[in-house]
Amino acid sequence: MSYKSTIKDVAFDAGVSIKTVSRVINNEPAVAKATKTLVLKSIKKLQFKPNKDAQGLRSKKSFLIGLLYDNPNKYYLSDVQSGSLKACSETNYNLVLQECKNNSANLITKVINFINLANLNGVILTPPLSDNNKLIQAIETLRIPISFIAPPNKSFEIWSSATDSDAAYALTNKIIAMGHSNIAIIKGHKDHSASKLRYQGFCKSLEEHGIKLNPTNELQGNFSFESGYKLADQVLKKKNRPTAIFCSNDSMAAGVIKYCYQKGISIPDQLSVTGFDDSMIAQEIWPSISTVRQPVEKMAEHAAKSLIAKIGGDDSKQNLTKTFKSELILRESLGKAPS
Amino acid sequence: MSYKSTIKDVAFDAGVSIKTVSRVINNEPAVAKATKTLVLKSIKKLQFKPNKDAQGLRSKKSFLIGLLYDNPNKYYLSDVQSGSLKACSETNYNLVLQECKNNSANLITKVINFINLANLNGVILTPPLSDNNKLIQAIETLRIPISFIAPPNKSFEIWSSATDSDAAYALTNKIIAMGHSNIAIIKGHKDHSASKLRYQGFCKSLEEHGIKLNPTNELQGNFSFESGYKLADQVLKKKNRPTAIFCSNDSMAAGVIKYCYQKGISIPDQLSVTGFDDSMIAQEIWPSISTVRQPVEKMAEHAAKSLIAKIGGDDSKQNLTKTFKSELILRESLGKAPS
DNA sequence: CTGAAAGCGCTTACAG
DNA sequence: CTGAAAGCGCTTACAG
Repeated sequence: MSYKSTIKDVAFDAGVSIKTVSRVINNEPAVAKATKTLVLKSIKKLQFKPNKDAQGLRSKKSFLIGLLYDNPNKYYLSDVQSGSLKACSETNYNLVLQECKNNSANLITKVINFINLANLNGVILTPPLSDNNKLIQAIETLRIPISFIAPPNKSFEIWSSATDSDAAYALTNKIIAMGHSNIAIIKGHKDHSASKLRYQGFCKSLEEHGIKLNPTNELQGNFSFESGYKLADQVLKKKNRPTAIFCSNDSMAAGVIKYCYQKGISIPDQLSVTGFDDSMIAQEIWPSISTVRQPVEKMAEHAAKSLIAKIGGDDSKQNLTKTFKSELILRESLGKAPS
Repeated sequence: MSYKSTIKDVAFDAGVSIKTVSRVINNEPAVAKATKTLVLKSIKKLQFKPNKDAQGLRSKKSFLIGLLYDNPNKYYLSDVQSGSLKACSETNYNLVLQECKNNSANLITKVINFINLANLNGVILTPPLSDNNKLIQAIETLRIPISFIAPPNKSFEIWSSATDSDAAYALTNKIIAMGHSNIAIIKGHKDHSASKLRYQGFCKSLEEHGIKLNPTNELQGNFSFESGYKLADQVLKKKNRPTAIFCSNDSMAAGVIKYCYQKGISIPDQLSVTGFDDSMIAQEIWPSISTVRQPVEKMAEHAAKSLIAKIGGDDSKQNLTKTFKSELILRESLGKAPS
């Protein structure tokens, strides 16, 4: 590897002290303009990059933020990552990953150890970890900022949120507009706050249209393909079976679709199905799934950016909380109610 | 945050010098057993974790390895990550991610800058980056080890490889055993060496069975759903259309399946389709796709483990190269040839 | 088998 | 607006 220049080299080249170079690196105000220009020139000339370990050792900062997740959906994760990475690449910070099992007994120990060992300066929490109060409290004792990818919560300082309830409401309105009134819902995993919000939006739409939700049309899924398949079997065997099923994510919708193929139920002619998340399968399956797309990558970018701003103490220009609008994606799986 | 103990605290508690503690931390051999026990006890008692920045600053190591990828497939990426993370979590190392565009003009500059800035001690390269010779050469000038997730290559010291050719061969044998002889292939993205290997395995099987590949049955895809759909249109419109299509990945197989639905071609009765990768869609689509599963997570774990061993100079006990067997997954999309 | 000293490349705390 | 000194928590290089 080519020789790496240090702060000393720059100081010598610019004819100033290392402290002045340090001031320039850290954008401290008390530097004469001419001096700054001089130093900047030397930095460029010598291709100087501050050594992070040295900076970290002295200043107690690691310039590392953690992304904690319980692999909810690989597409979701990938988008969260891309967004976080994008925010990091504009700064000095790096992203470190940790997969966690939300329900494992040693979750908290493991997370705390990880944060301490890697000396993380802040963490991003994704669902369902962002709904796990015990975990949150444990991390808070470490006195590092937490950025939540989660519904708005006024007891949190930093969050990036989607509009799950509103989107579910809008999608359900669409279903009803197609003439459906006997509508079932397959709810999402109980540990995810998004499940509840999607359910609420769904119910709100029904209520406003004067449609009563039949209790046998309310099904508890867990976001898995298998749960969608199994619950389809349960609800479609009923005498007065629904003409539309609102699935709380795309995998469960895919499960319903598979069941229908096997039983010869034609989609959307005999049954309409909707999903949520706009994961890849929603596009690649046939019939393609009507669903909701959330700007996950943008949300994650905001989450990382806010976290870094907070760590740097420079959070004046950055809104630490933001809600991101969702988009309805209408595809083949939603059609008119059979007459 | 609770007080963090340092090497000094441990030394004082154990009644030895900090150098001896350092020896214990780093598993250096020249320590008396009794001393070691004593120190280990103090370490545990004080919950001492060595400060990485200090270690890094002095030893010039960052304990950071990079995972470079050109988001080929989100599922693939997620598995690679999980495996790498697993290997890291057993060590002092952390994983840092970087998404790269294999075809972007400034790829090399970007990667080199990233490695230097983050002070990475080694990198893992995934396809198609692991097939990009210019990039590889540029990284080599940095004198850090590279771990390849790629086909065996004797000019590389560290690699983790799948058996793309063998698996494609076995899958094609299976197709032929079902009575097919008019078989088309949709090839993968040209920049991926796996595409060529899968094609080779396919051809080898055909040859051994005395089947000649009709040139119009050889189609150039790019791993995308859209390319599968488009090429299905091209090849299935032919007069003497194939009874089976070997798709070089699952997304392209999904594209073929969608086309068939729309044209009323029944799978597998009128057409058999196979995929590659066993991505989630292979399971969740209907008909589910016969495909090849590669132990991507295990491969990535090996890749990271080998890289870390190499960095630590302790690569004696670790095989730096390994080939991982694939598994045939037979599902609904492959059936007997129509008579 | 063990330790005292020096120093990695920065930032902190202080002085002027 | 600028700098000299000290020190972060380790490992290196050396000595015994």
